[in-house]
Amino acid sequence: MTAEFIVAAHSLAYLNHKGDYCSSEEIAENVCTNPARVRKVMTKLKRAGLVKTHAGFVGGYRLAKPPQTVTLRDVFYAVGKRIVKVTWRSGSPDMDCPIAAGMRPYMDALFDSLDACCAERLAKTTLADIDRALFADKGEA
Amino acid sequence: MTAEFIVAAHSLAYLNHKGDYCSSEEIAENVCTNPARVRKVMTKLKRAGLVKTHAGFVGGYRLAKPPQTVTLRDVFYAVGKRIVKVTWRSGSPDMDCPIAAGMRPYMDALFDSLDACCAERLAKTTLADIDRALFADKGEA
DNA sequence: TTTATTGTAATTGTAGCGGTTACAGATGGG
DNA sequence: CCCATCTGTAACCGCTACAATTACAATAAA
Repeated sequence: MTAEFIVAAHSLAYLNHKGDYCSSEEIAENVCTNPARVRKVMTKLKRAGLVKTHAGFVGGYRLAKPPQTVTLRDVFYAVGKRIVKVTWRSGSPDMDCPIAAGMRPYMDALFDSLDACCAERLAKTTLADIDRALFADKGEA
Repeated sequence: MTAEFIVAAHSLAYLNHKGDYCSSEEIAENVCTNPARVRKVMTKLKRAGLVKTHAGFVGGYRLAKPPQTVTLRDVFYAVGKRIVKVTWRSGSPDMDCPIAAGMRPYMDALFDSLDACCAERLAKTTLADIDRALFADKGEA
C-alpha cells in the first residue's frame, strides 16, 4: 500500500464535502502535499471514473459519483494493485527441496489472501461514512 | 510487513520438517539468504518462545513447540508489529478544517483495522498446515 | 491574448531494508 | 586446556522505492 491511497481518499473526502470544483493547489493545501502529486493521483482517479476534471482558466476536480456509492476499495484499486506488498521472496523454484522450491508460490498465495481480506474491509467504508465520521459531534463546518 | 516474516516462516517450516537442530548456515542455504540474517530473525523467534537455540560446537536452532500450535500470526508478531505499513500521513492535527485535522487519526484507525483483518487470516494457518501444503501429492521427501 | 489550470515527464533527496563483514561469547571435542 | 564451531550482535554498504520538486506543453475561459 502506497501513500497515494491516503492522498486519494483525503482528496475525495475533501471534494465530497466541498461539493464543487477544486484546483490541485487547494486540495494539496488541505492534504499537506504539493499540487503535482495531487494531480498525478487525480489522473488515476479520473481513469477509474471517480472524479471529473476540467482544465483551463476555471478548472479543477469534482466528484463524479454519489459519495455513498464510492467505497475505499474502489479508491484503492484506482491507485494501486497490492495492499500487502513484500517484494523479497525466499527459496528458489529450481531447488530440489520441496520447501525451498515451494515457499515462493506459497507466499504469493498467502499474500493474495491477505489482500483479499483487506479489500473486503475497505469495501465496507464509503466516502459518505468518512464525512460522517469526521464531522460527527462537531456541528457542520 | 517486512521480508523478515518470510525468512521466519520459511525457517520454521524447515526446522519443523527436519525435526532436529540446524545451523544458521544450513537454514540460510535453504531460504536463499545469508546466515547473519537468519540469526537475527531467529533471535526474535527465540524471544517469542518459538525456537530453542544452542550455541557452541554442536549448536543450532530447533522448534520449541508442536507445529500445529504455532500460527503464522504468532510468527508475525515475533518479528514485526505492523502488517499494512504506510508511514506518510496527510493533513495536520492543528489545522482548522475538520477533514485536514481528522484524516490522520482516521487513517491510523483504518490501518489498525486492516491489520486486525490480516492477523485473523494469519491465525488460521499453522506450521503443520504449511508442511502439509508443501508436501501434498509429492510423496515424502 | 493573457492567465489559471490540468497532465506528465524528469530529477533529486532520503529513508528503509537486504547483504556483508567482523568479532565477542558460548560450548563441546580432543 | 586449547581449538573448532556455532550463536548473538553491531557496524557499514548499496540498492530501491517513494515523496518532493521543477518544468513545460496543452487546454480553456475571461
